[in-house]
Amino acid sequence: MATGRTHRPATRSRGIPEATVARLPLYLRALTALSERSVPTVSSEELAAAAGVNSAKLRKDFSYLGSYGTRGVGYDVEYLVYQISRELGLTQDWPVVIVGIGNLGAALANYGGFASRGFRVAALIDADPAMAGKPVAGIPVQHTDELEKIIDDNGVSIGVIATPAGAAQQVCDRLVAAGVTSILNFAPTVLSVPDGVDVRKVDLSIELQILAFHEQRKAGEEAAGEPGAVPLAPKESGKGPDGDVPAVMPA
Amino acid sequence: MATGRTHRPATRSRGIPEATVARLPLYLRALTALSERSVPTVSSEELAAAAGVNSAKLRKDFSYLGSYGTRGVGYDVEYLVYQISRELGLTQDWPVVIVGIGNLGAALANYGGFASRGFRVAALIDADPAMAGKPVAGIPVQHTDELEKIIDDNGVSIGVIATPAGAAQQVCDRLVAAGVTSILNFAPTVLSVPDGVDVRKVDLSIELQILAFHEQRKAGEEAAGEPGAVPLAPKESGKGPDGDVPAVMPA
DNA sequence: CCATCTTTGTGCACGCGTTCACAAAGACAT
DNA sequence: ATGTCTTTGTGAACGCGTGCACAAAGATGG
Repeated sequence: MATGRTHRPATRSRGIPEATVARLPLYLRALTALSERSVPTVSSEELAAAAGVNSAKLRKDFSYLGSYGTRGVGYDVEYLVYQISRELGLTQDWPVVIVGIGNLGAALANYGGFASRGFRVAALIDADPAMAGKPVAGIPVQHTDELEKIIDDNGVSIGVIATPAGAAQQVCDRLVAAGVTSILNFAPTVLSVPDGVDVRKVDLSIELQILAFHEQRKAGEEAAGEPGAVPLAPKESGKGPDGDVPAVMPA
Repeated sequence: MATGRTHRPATRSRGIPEATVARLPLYLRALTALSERSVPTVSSEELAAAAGVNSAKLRKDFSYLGSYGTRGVGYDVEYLVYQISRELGLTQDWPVVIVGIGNLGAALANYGGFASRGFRVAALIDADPAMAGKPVAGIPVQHTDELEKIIDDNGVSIGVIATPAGAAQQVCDRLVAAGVTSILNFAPTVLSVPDGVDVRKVDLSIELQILAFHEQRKAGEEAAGEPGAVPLAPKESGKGPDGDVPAVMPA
């Protein structure tokens, strides 16, 4: 079992709180939409509504970046787009590799949201020799054997894992060994990585389970789960719907 | 523009903190794996390691569910699997519809993690008439016109939106009107929904942007973004890598 | 039945994130 | 210039989540 660092102290990078960083892409998206409509300025109130957050939170978030607004007027859309892009590092080009070109991998390869924000799919990699050479989203799939070379040649530092759970850790290890320092993991596994490597995990099943939890709550305790299963079953009570919290987390 | 409730007070459902709910699926996965290996009991330490969390946190999380452990021994795997499943509402069957059968929708339809946890893909829906009848993952795609009927006939309360951004709000409105009260949104849009409807958002592009932020940080301020773009540029300083926080959020 | 050893369950303190509420800053009209 | 009006930027309070550290609970062996 490959044991390694997994937790993260959630150290604040620079002065920008992590929670803020996680919202910046949200603001950026809203701002980009405004920019395309040639809207010159927005108030924190308007932008907050568009991004689906509280305006006070938005202002505080922006305050971490600097004083980019004009009192009595609002924020200059173009300027803010640039500032946030720069802060997020989107003014540069990020070559990305996607490993595991199954349904999900193919979907990711075809996903338009990447290219539009400075991400470039440098290569698609799959362990199935039959896939090799076959173009997906206009990019020929390469075999896993080439992984290290691809990473090296393209200076890839961000890898996306869309393999089955069983292969994920192994792929992860190879990516890291080859120099990748950021991983977006779609496989339902906890990845162990050395310090200095960031892992973000997206788990579809988990998201649904969280929804199910709230759904069950909303349905009330009418039929409170089918009985006659396991004995013992202390505690049971209360109610009250709603509530939400993320399920995508570090490491 | 369909305006509606978007925020959520993050009210604590019952006594279980949202952060805990978000981790339960994680524990469940680890426990299921142990169960398959016929491991009878686990200590909080072992399970925490398997789930990638702190053992104290895990114990506190479980304490919200009840006192299901035995001091000096640990937790009974089977029993805990059942308790968590029940708490998450996975002991019942959740019919789910997926709207938008593009690459991503197809990937979701094929995703095995659903069926294994009480979720059943009741129908696949797409706006393209050419898709109608075509089987994806063994399920024939149905046209959007049938949406309301499908929701109603199958008693669907959870919907997955995998359409392009432009269609998302419209689809969302129809799902909600038809009776869906939980939505998993993959479209890069902020959805407006009435009170009582839960929305969880998964945004691939956002995840990558957050990684890019940290990556940029790790790369140091060597080449601190290409200059010569926008004027003005107050503040600039510090450094320090690492840090992580989720980007999947309510509404 | 008692001693010892393991592991849970939790009281407590700390820090991050959110929100309120308002003073400061600037635009704009007169 | 001066006053009014709008909107930002932030100080401060609060609440949630995390992690420490330990007492209580039970298993196990003699």
